[in-house]
Amino acid sequence: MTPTGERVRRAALELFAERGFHGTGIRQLAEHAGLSSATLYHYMGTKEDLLVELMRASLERLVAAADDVLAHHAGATARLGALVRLHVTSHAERPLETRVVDDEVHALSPERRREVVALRDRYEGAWQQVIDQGLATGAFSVESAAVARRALLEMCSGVARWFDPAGPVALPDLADQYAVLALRLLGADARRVGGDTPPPV
Amino acid sequence: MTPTGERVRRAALELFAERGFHGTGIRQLAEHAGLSSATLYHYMGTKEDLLVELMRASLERLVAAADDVLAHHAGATARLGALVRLHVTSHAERPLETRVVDDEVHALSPERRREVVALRDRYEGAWQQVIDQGLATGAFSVESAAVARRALLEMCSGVARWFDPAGPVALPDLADQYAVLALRLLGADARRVGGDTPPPV
Amino acid sequence: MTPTGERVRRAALELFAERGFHGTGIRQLAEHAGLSSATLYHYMGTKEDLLVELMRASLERLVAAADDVLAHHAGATARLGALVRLHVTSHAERPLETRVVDDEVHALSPERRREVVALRDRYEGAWQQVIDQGLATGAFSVESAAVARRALLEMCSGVARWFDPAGPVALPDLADQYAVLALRLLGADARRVGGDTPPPV
Amino acid sequence: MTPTGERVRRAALELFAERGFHGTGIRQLAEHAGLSSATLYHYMGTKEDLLVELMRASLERLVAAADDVLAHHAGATARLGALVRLHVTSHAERPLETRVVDDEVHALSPERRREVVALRDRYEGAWQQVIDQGLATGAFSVESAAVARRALLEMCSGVARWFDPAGPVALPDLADQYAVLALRLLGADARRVGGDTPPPV
DNA sequence: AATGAATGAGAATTCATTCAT
DNA sequence: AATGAATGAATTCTCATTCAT
Repeated sequence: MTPTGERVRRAALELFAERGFHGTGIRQLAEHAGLSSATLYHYMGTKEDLLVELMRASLERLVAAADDVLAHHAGATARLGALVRLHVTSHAERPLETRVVDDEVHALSPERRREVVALRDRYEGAWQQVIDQGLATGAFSVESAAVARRALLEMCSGVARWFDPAGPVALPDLADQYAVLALRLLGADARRVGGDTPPPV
Repeated sequence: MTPTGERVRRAALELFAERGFHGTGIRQLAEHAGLSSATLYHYMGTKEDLLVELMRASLERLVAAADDVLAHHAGATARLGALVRLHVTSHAERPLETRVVDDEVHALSPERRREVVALRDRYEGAWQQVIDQGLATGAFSVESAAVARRALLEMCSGVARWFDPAGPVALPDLADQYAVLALRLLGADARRVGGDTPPPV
Repeated sequence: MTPTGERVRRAALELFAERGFHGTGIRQLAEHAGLSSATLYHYMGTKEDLLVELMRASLERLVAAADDVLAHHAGATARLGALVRLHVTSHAERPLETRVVDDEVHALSPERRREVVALRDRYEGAWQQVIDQGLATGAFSVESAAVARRALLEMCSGVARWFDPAGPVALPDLADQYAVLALRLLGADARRVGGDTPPPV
Repeated sequence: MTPTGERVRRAALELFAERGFHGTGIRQLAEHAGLSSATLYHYMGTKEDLLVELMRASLERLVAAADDVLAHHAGATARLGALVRLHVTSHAERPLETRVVDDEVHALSPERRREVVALRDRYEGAWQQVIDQGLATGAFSVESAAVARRALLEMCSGVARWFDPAGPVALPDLADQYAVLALRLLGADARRVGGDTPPPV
């Protein structure tokens, strides 16, 4: 990716996140990137192509990281805690791209949407799998795994809307807090975040 | 409100929720309402006026209901459970208007946004107040009340995005499940939803 | 003319004079008259009909007054002075309708324009006739009667653009001043305003 | 200024002068300029911007020329004659732009109007100054300098409405005639156009 | 690599006018 | 006499995109 191409993507990220895809014009994009609108088309396909690229990049990173979590942790509690930390950290550190992914799916044409939703489903599948595992082992206890998954994801994604790195809560702390909240929500013993082994008697 | 005016608002609700404010054109709106685009303007001010009306109506209803909850329940646990049931039920029963309120604030001009955000803040203030109460009485235990409030609201709002009244979970059940999840998240003893009195020894 | 009809014409006069015919909307007209735009059409034909009525009324009054001047004065100097006083007084007392007549002819369709221009030409014909008379008798001396006529009319019409009845100059004084200016311009002896008889030796 | 930009301004001049600002649509403008209405916006800001540009260009030229007159002539009679010739010549040679300046000020928004009126006032200030000078030296004699200034300007501006370069009167002749009329109107000895020195006894 | 020029389609909104009540 | 409802056509202006240079 050329530096200019990177600038274009950065500008798109900022504007799509702030005003939405339909609320952002090509000319605003060009101005924000410091280019003419014609030059913009050297570095992108259509406006929708650009959106898809941003979403795909963000989701692919997330999917890979989730796979990594599964590869490096075994127990449901540890895995879930790691997933929460990953998700919260991602959304706090990259609020622009996560908001675009979370909020602009409706702007995609059906074909493109399918592609993006498939990626998102892969990512959420990891969560589902861990929750199912925890329920099977008795580590978690919730009525509906699907409801819990959705509740957890929405709750953690919200961080992208308000986290302020200059604010009172440091990001690692926040990620830990969310891990505790999540495990409580799942009916897990939050003290046993490190693994699924029983607590000392 | 005339029946035609009602039709206009209904059409706006459906399209704004599905495609977003900027993704919805006046002509689509008119067609969806079964009117010419000129006639539309008999029943609304600007497109933004229409959006604000929808948002205000939804938020005012929610604020009034939250005030009602506070008026009819005393303990933090009971209040929190009632707020969760209110929020979840509202979002499940009126997914269109709640999604518009939750997703389209960014489309408002600064002046209009202030007005809407003030209403939303009033509503969220009720949640904050109840969480603070629970922390003071020892009914809840979380590190940060603000983090918990945000986590809870995001988690409950998500219902508007996926709840299907024809699906496997009945709405009252769902509301109960969410109340349990919420109280767990807050570190409350979820069995004691009815009050803040200590459990039997 | 009904009182309401009069109100409509008054409103049209004020708005056409201030914003011009094309700059005035039917709805503004209705609001200014205190009626609904549909009711307006009870008291008028089309918007252009309304404009033509206003113009015709104004011009017919002026034409009649000019005929009257010719009927009651004989000498070119007396007649010219009287025409100037008539024109200046009309434009100062009825600035709205005179400005509409002077400025909005271009807004008329060709057919309507012919009608209005014919009236205006009749009025200006009186001026032309008097100037010709003065040149024939030697009372006036200008190179071109047509140039003088135009210069005089433009000069006197301007009064409608700035005369303030509450200002420092009283209208009769102003009319006299203009008569003096006009006769000077025509090379007449302005002291002999009362008639064409030679001054006392 | 690009040639196309020049074409746009020319088209605007012709249509604004003929039909007025509000009577001229963007599409008519585009068609008249031989462009699509979207392309038009490559060469202008808003329609009002275009109007202001035309007015400003015209008035700035006139102001500069008036300053030049004052710089090159000393006596009130000579100056006034030169101002009249300048004004008449300008209005005869550039009837479109002068009519737009004279007739469309009312179409400007308050802010833009202030700017244009300030320029116009500067120009008229030159006339006022010369008339005051002539009154002070005794070269002119009128009751009110302000009335005379207005009468003169209106009278001379009218030329833009009827002068025909193919007509019977040549422009230099016309300008001279107007200078004579103007000086007569001011009570000056029109034979002494060249200066303020007394005539030979 | 970069851009000024160009445009058909579409944006939101207002237009003058009609008509049933 | 009065008006709310209705609309096709028009308004000004912006859209995303292409292309010759």
